[in-house]
Amino acid sequence: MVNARVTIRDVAARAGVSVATVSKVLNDRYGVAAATVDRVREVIAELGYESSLVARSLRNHRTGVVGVLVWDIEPYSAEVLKGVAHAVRGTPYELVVYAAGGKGGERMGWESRYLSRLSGTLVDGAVLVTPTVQTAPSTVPVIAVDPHTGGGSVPTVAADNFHGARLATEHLLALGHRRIGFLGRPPRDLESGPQREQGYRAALEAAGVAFDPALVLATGYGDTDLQDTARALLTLPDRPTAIFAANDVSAIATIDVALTLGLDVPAELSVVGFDNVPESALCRPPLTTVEQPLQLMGQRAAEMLVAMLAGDQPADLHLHLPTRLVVRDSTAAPAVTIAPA
Amino acid sequence: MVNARVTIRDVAARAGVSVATVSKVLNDRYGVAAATVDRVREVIAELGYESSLVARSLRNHRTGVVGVLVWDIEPYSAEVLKGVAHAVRGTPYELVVYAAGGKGGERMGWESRYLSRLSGTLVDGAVLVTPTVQTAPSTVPVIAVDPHTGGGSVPTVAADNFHGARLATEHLLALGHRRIGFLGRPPRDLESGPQREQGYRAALEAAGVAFDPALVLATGYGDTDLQDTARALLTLPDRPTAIFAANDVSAIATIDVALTLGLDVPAELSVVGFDNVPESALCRPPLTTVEQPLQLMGQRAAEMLVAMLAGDQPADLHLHLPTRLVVRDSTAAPAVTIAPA
DNA sequence: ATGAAAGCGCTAACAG
DNA sequence: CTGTTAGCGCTTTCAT
Repeated sequence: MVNARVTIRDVAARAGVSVATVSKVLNDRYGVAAATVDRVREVIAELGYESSLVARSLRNHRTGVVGVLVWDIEPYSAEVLKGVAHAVRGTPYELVVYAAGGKGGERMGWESRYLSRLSGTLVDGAVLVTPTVQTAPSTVPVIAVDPHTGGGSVPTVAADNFHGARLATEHLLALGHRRIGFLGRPPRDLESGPQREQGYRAALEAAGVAFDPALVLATGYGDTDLQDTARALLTLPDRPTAIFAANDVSAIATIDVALTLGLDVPAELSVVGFDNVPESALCRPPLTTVEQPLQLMGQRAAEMLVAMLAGDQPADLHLHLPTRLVVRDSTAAPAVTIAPA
Repeated sequence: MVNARVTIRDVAARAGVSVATVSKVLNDRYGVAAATVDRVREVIAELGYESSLVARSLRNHRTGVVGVLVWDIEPYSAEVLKGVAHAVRGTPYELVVYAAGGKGGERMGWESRYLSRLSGTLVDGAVLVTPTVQTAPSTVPVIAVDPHTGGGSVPTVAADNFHGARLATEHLLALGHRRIGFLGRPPRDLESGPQREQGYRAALEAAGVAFDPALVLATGYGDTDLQDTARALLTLPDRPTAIFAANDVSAIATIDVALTLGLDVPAELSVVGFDNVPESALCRPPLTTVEQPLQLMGQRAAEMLVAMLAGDQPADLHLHLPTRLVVRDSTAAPAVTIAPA
């Protein structure tokens, strides 16, 4: 802990001037004699003084810092962070990431509470990377990335879930699959869930394939939940020959279960997952995925934020970024024996 | 921007009490009538008040926040961040990542300046993920991850560069290579550079292979630098049959150049890289790498920091974490025709 | 049980 | 040119 922080007062005392004068030197305000400036600068160097960001923020209501609020730093948010950092790099802003890490209490709305703790005094605006944006309009500009709800009045950036899901389903249809299962997320969860299901249904409809509600199942997040749901789908009397999972983790669980059941992937079952993290590219039977542009989402969000800080209103309040289908070894044409009558 | 921040004074006024009383309620201090507590709580909820982290920090000199200072958020630091976040998750601390993003000025020592700006008032301690730790002893506990210099008195966490390099070189030797080039980094750069070279030399020596200075070249970071250096190595009269690059980017550049020169990898040239980012696992001819435990480094650093905040002195001031050789398709036994006499 | 007042480190009027 | 003064939002004695 050494000796306490060097403050502006220490500098002032040592230089034999008032704190006000030191402050002026610090901020390059004019109205200070050159000789004084020099002396103060010397003392600053000598003492290794640095102004406290916190004290300064408390006074100035601008901070020159953009914030990112994340629930935690894990593969998903880390990708978004990279994009945000990239966008911020070219601006005069600095970046602060605030990770609550579960300390926000479990109840929803932690992000607006935290936002309020930071805004005005630590950050000039913020990117929210947090599922549950239930935001009371904030006192600072805010952009939400991939929010739960449509995000009301808060500008958002998200992946084009509908189109991505459609792409995935079309791919399976093009391979000849007709009974395609949809493994969804818990109801009333992220907005992206229903969007993905709709993309799936739209593709079926466009191809003239009847929608079979029996082939649509939602799963919880627990490991056993995933497994059970996947198993339910695969042990159906007239089981699907392909499964589109709205989530890469469930896609991987599906493959696991399929192998357990003695089904070969992709020979007897094709699987596509909507990806959430780039790591899904590394899983064992390489998984065909719909890639979300995570970094780009962060980047665009930060760009919008910086523009808002400059006074611009974003043209599109809700940006949807294109997704891409990456075909890997978990999909193939269906085995003839399994095709329905 | 809506209406300005709700402050403790707004709450006090609305509840008809003094700010002092509100503060007491906020901090669960005793000495407030139950009825008053309730009323204040109601107003707080009604107004959606949240105390300002900044103002609070300015008063209390503890903040309950650990900081991570990074130069920028890119693949390398992002991995470390994941590890830090993981370690912090189980503690009462919250996490703030501060990314200077080039705004610190180019001169060395930016991190100590920033540290000083934050410490005592925004974070209780910090993990430094920044090459140039040239730290004047800080006023708060600090841990450096993979620092430039040995890190003097600052506790550090780093990969075991020496052993990793030795592993890589031994792998090449075991395949039968005898002329193994070493592609290093700029001199006087990261501490890890020389360590890796020493691991390389140690392996050669242990195998009784003479060290040939002509096979050791350092490169700058520019793209052309990399290419030129790799080419220099590969066009040597008696060229090496294998190259160990102290850095994954140079390893990839080496493969590029080799292909350009019409050399088949790995049939005619084996390449191993010391990895810096997990993405290197994805490059085209899959690269054999020495993996750094980036996440683990972050995790251990955070654990040490939290322990220090609790008053413990770390047992090991300089932690070296084991590295792992991951063999992929860029290495093979040397073609007989190339083996030296 | 409550509030007035001082002060954390800093900046921005305004006087001198 | 320089110093005095008054806060920013909050916590904490110390009176009342």
